[in-house]
Amino acid sequence: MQYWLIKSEPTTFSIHDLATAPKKTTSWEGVRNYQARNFLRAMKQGDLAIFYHSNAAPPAAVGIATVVREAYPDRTAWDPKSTYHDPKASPENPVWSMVDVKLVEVFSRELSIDELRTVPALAGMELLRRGSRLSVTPVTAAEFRTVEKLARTKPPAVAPPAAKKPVAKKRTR
DNA sequence: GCCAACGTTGGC
DNA sequence: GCCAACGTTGGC
Repeated sequence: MQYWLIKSEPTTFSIHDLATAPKKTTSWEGVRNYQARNFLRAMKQGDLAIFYHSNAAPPAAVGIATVVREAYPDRTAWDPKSTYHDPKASPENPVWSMVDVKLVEVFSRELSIDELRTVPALAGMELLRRGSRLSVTPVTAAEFRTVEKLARTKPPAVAPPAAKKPVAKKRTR
């Protein structure tokens, strides 16, 4: 069993879209980065993935999905009308792959990237690395469990609104 | 909307 | 095969 993190911009495809999709399942098309594609190809049925909203306010981990179909050709690549069109691709040479994922759980609360950054156990996550842009990344079992657990706990106490220090007015008398 | 970080492209 | 130019991602 392997664990992953998959990113999607919620304006393109959100976890709510997945929740309302037929069979709560979608094909994960549009990945156009070789490293990310290779991770897609390494996915096995039953693997679990953290669903992450990128380019959101705030960017956040929002749920869990599972792989229900292993990698197969991403046909949007040779569809000239698709926003994911890639002239290099054809049915004979698909170039790009996708998997099907099914919703497992929508977290009862979002775990913002800011919150994730505060968790020591997640310090090594690819997502949190400076300049990290990969839309599909492996996650360790420990990281996965940490995120799951975090989603089931109460949000961290909000730092008290930086108590506006009354400007220590010198009392002149 | 800015821009740092990174991947890709293409001239040489 | 180097590397500058360019495009994209995604946090902020």
